[in-house]
This record gives sequence, C-alpha cells and structure tokens, in this order.
Amino acid sequence: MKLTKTEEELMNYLWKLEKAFMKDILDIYPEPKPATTTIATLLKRMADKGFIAYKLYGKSREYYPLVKKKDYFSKHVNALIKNFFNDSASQFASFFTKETNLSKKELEELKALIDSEIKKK
Amino acid sequence: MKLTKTEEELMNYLWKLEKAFMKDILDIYPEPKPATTTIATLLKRMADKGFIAYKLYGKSREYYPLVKKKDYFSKHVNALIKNFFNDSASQFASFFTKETNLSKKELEELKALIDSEIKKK
DNA sequence: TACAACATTCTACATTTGTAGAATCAAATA
DNA sequence: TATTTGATTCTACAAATGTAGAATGTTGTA
Repeated sequence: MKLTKTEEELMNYLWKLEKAFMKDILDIYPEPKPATTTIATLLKRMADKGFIAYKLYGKSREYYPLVKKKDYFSKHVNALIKNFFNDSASQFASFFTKETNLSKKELEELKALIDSEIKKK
Repeated sequence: MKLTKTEEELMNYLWKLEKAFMKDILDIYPEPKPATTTIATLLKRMADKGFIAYKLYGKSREYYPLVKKKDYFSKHVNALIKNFFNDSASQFASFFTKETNLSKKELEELKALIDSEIKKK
C-alpha cells in the first residue's frame, strides 16, 4: 500500500519528530496550516493503512511511524526504477548521475562512497 | 502538472513507441488489456495536460509524447529528493547507493561514469 | 466549578482517478 | 453498397483524495 501526497507530507513530519502529539504536528506545519480535523482525518487513514500508530498517555495520543523512512523510500524508488527503467537500477543510476546536478565535490564524495561499497562485495 | 499512475504507464508505452496509433497502443498493452475507451479517455486527459499530442493522417491519429522521458523523469526525481532528502541530491545519492542492490560490476560501471562526469566539471 | 482550548469522531462534499458502456462516425471489406 | 471493424466522444459511476464543519468529549485554567 502507498501513502498519498498529503499523507506523505505528514509522514515526513512524523519521521522528523519521531513521535508527536497533535499539537506538535500542528506546530510543525507551515502557514497556512490545515484544519485540525484535516490532520486528524489523515492520521486516521494512515493508521488504517498501517503506517503509523499511537501510544495513549491518559487520554492524549502520541503518534509515531510504524515504517522506517528508509524502507518506505526504497520501496518507492524501486517502483520508480521498475516503472521507468525496465527494472534496471544501473540504468537508473547512470541516468541519475547525468541528470541531477551534483557538484564536483558531491560527485567525488559519491565516488568514494561507491568505492567503499565495492570493497564490501 | 503530473501524470497519474495509469497515465504514466501509457506514457511509457508512448515513449517506447515514439509514436503510435490506437492500434499500436492496444497491441503493446499486456493481457488483460483495458478497453479501448479507457485508453481513449487517458489519451484525452494526457493531451489536455499537455503531455502528448497527435498528428492527423486523414482521419486517424498518431499520438506522440510532447515531453521527453528524461525531462519528465528528472522533474520527478527532483520532487522525490526534495520530499525525502531535504533537497539534498548527494544525500539521496548516498542513500541510493547503499539501498539499491547493484552488483559489483554495476558499481564499477557507475564509478567509471561518475569519473567521467567529474572530468567534465 | 464554569469556561476556554484541544482533540477526536462523524459526516459531508468537491475533485480526481480508473474504468468502461452507448452512440456515433469513419474506414475497410465482402 | 451493406456490413463489419475500429476509433472517438459522451456520459457515467465507484473509489480515492483533499479538506473541513458540527458535535462531542476532555482538560487545563480563571
């Protein structure tokens, strides 16, 4: 299952906050903030989909993510790759390197990173 | 503007075919093929959004993409990066290298590629 | 304790998306 | 030319999405 755009946005805040009460969520939203009920609806839908849960402290809820950003995201990217690059990650990687505008420094860093990944294999 | 999932799928076929009559599109869809009218609806919506157009040959239309896959895709990835990696492409790159399972060979290739990109800078 | 501030649930509704039937029009063919 | 085949438009509709008011319950506070 997947989150919708707005749900994703909210999810991102939860990942950032790690755990949050309604108040914290409202705080972190930029102006113009959505109505509390809107957020509540989203939270409920996300809970139904199994992406978040909450702990009860007395009567107030502290919401938290059930999926790790990494995991959610890699599934995401994989779908993207499958969709656009005939399931070839390397094709995607090459595209990515050419098309995103990484600075020389960033490219050097990436190269070093890849090197260390290669050594692990 | 953005394409929806099904529109994206169709768009991919158009990119692959470069140009196509309704028949070609129907042919390339795997079983179970959608109804012709379904495809027609999608084509119209995509044309409205400005992603495709068509040439008339007598009375029949040959559809073709107005946006390049590269362009569409890089906008896409950039949105993704903005969304999940606080707008840092390098953060994304590092994530990507670690999380997608490229083989040693693919990593080597990628490294070479990056090297050539570095030289261009 | 009475009121104000908050949070949650219910209900609602406009838009967008996925899907396709019916009607129509054009083209190929018997 | 009459019929079959194919494409396009119109219309429709269910499900998903974005958004939030009204009602209700809870809690902190004057």
